[in-house]
Amino acid sequence: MKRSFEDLKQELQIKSISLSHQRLKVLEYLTINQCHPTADQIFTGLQKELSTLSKTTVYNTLHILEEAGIVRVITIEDNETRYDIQVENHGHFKCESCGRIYDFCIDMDSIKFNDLGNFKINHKNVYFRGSCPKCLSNINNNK
Amino acid sequence: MKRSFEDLKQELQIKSISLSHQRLKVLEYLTINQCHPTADQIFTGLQKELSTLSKTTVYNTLHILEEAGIVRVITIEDNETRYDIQVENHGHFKCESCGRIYDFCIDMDSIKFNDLGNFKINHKNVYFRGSCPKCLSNINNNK
DNA sequence: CAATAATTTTGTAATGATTACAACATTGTA
DNA sequence: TACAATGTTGTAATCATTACAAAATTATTG
Repeated sequence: MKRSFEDLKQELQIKSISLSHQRLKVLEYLTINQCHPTADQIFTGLQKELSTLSKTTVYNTLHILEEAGIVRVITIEDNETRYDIQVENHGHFKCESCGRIYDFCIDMDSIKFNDLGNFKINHKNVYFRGSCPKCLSNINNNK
Repeated sequence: MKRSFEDLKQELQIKSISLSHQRLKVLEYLTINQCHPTADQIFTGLQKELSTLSKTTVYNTLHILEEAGIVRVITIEDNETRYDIQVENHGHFKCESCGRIYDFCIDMDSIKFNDLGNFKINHKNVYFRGSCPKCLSNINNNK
């Protein structure tokens, strides 16, 4: 189920998280820019319309939204923490040459594994690394 | 194939990476402590016998070993970069209450996914989060 | 409509991991 | 022994994130 901005607002109200102006803007940014932005990108992006916004607020809000299960934190590599509106059943692909991150569909239940008999699994994460089509064709063109 | 310390030394020589004292110690530490140590843990652990060791050397060495494909960098969460002697076909499980990281066997080829038709996949990573048996039994005991 | 309490936001300063860099030490080679 | 190449070290810089306290906003109560 893909959740709209309105759905998410409602979800926050149910969890009794107050919908302050700043929080709504961060949430809006995340629904529009589903490109795994960093905290800094969110901050910079919102500063245009919210000139008084502080970075601390962005971090606070992201933590609250994470706690509420509305955003997912992805830390692929390079200590660049990225934030993603929570969507089920998808993996991340990071292109090693351009750094872009792509979503892809995945069947988490298909993964065969052992050794976790008495473990309680809450989250499954999958990320691949490699080269994206754009970069692959660039390499070929530059030959 | 599980690689011994000797195998790894040979692998470095083949790649013409000189086996300095410090580098060998870092490598040795990683083969003995296969518990995904952080750079800081490696540094602190080696300081006992190598009192002049500098953190920069640890980082330098880890980067060289990573480049050579001998260690794998794992950044599960919390911006804590961890280093692991490269072993094929295993995933990582992070316990959300004690923070410990466990290895588990996984069949990477069993993962069913879409949308990556023209992508070149170099690495597949899987990590799960949840509660480990130790923490689960603690919760029950404290009831 | 105050008055007050509770919550949010903000800016600055602190923290902590990682990197840059230049001086120094070590090694290999001629 | 001399020299070049490589590796190591310590310090300072960088950058993301967090801590914290003051200011602003919102909600609640009489």
